[in-house]
Amino acid sequence: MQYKIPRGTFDILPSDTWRWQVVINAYREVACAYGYEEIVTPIFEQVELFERSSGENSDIVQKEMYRFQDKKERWLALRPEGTAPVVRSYVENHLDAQSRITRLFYIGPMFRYDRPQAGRYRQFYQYGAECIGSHHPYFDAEIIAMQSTFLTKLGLKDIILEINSVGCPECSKEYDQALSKYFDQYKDELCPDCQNRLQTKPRRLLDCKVPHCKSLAVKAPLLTEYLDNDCKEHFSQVQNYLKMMDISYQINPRIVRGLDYYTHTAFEFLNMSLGAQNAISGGGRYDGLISQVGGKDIPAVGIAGGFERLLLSLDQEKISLGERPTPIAYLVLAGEQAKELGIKLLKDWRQAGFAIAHDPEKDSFKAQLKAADNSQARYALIIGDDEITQEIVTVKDLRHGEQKSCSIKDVAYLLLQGLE
RNA sequence: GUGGAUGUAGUUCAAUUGGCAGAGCACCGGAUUGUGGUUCCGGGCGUUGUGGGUUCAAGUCCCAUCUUCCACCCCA
Repeated sequence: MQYKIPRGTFDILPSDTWRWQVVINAYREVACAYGYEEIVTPIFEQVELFERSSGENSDIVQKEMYRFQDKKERWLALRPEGTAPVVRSYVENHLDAQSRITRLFYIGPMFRYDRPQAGRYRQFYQYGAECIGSHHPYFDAEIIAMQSTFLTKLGLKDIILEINSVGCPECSKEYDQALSKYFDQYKDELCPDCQNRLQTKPRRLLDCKVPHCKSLAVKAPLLTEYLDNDCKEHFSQVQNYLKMMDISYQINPRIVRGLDYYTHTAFEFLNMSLGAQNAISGGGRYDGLISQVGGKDIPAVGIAGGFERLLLSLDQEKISLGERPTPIAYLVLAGEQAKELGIKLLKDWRQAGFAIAHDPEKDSFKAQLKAADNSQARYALIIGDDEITQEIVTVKDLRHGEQKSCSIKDVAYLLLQGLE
């Protein structure tokens, strides 16, 4: 029986893991610079947490969540997103009592049952950040700035930032009614999907891709016209801060968030060269969420992004992340005595932190050097009868071929300094 | 969930109207038993994704199924 990886999942192989490390480390660094600290939460949570936060009618909850019952028949779900668990932990551990503003970030796998496609998987890896504790527009801008710094640091250029305000629940409600009213007059012209959306989420009509729906959407009322004064003021303040930070953006009144908990600012970072799955990160403010899941009435703003699409973008823009790490040296052993001493030295060197490759199954000198070449090691450390009698090691630079004798205790020094 | 493509050696790809399943790269071994990268020589019985069917004969035709990809949908 040949076992196969489950649909929509993928292995990250050694040829690629280092690239993931680079990107993940870069994110940790940027988050740290902005004062965010890492939080790790479980991969599964109570189903209700997601139902309550994302919204019972959201697609995520309705059809994409992996649910299961444990032996005590508790309903659990593999987390489909990261914000709800972080907020749950924040409330449960009373993090609000420790400081007024709590800055958190996370990295880890998320799960959604969806039809796989490039840049879309059933188990995918997300990073995200949440700034909890203030309604101040500065924090909206800060979290956007952090993402911008991250993408810039990786070297991505083909990125667009789109922002919008989805208002507070009050103006939001008013707007939805206006929108329904507008589209209702064209009810029969809408595509089946949109007829559905008209009932459940009128805002989704705004980004339908069917040409006729699109043309109807052009004249639809915009949320910006329905924002109350506070919401308008907040949105313009966010923009001011973005300008102060020299971050360019476009306002896209059609940005809609898929999850119910968003209020005020909503934004997306897009890479236009990516095809349909082109949103590499997105987020927004969620002032009502914390109280919704049982905490105090504390405002917050957050962002989440996917590593798969990020790596696709890097490929697309041909941005190198460096090179796959290779051993610094390969140990070549000839003769019984050398083998005995060599194995001991190998362990010592490795213990000292040097990445040294060796293969005891390669017998001939030639095969060992060939393996050394193949391993991409910088040096070959050669020990044979000659070296044993003189108590030395021959160090050969595999790039140029020059070699040098050196006493056993100086090998480590030579590996650090080079042959010169 | 909907529509359309795809699947042959580790990998990239070949295989005329159905007629013995092949090549480049990679990999392994060798070319006077302590010197690799170049060169030369040698090395592949692969459940042609899987299961059925048609046929004397199926990688090739038919059906089913799975995977991946593209778009929709959704989302980060």
